Amino acid sequence: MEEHQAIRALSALAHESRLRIFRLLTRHGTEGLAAGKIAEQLELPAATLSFHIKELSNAGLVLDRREGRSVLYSLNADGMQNFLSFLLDDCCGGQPELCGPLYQLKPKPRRKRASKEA
Amino acid sequence: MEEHQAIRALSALAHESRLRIFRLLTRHGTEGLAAGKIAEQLELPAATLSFHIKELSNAGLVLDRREGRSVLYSLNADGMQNFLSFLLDDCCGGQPELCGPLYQLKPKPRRKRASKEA
DNA sequence: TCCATGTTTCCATTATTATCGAAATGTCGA
DNA sequence: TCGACATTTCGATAATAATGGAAACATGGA
Repeated sequence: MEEHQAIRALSALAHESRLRIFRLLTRHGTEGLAAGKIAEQLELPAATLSFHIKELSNAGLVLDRREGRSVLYSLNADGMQNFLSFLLDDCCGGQPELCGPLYQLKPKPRRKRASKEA
Repeated sequence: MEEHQAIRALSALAHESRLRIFRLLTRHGTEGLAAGKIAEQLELPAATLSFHIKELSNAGLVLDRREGRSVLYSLNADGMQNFLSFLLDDCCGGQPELCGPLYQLKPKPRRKRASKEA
């Protein structure tokens, strides 16, 4: 994951509504949750929800799929791992003591996919 | 770490210059680096550097100390750990598979300090 | 085809954040 | 105390992000 994409992910999560969306999706696995349900639970107007979830989507943190009239959103495990790896590489690579108990797991090198990178 | 503080940390890192400051500090341990040196290395005007580094400081991610005429900045290990814990709690707590190899380390509960929480 | 339902796009408005020169503040040495 | 140096604050301006109603688009059922 390159810097630019990491910044998108950080920005995406750096907003109250979006962090809530993220946390909500965290509890709904690969099945995910319909846009309408998310909007309902978080009491957001449809247009606002749509705007924010697109932000998360562009950042590579959520996936969407249509199912009937609904669009279901779920977390993107690959995206999350890339993002977390990026952060941890910096912290634990440069100053392992920053990561405390997270230290042990950092030997894993950042993986590179064939071409999919946007 | 509560949501509000986590959002500050995410916002703080979600900016090209600030992410670079962070990464630079990562390579300078507890000794840290003077404001002027950071500005020089990143080619930022002093006022701009000062603005951004305050953002990181408010987010609890960096520490500052004066030494002679200089102000030295370094990463705040406590702040980083709280921040990373917050993120990992959500991901690995809700959907462990998101964290992949990071999974193992999550049994650790979020620690709570006596009163320092802002 | 027509309608109800679910979602997204458009777009105007408002709010927040970034930029950086100039002035102010703090520190040291002479 | 003065002057050089290091950094921060001020303040005006520019750039970017958020909000949400209304209109457009997509889907499925009758």
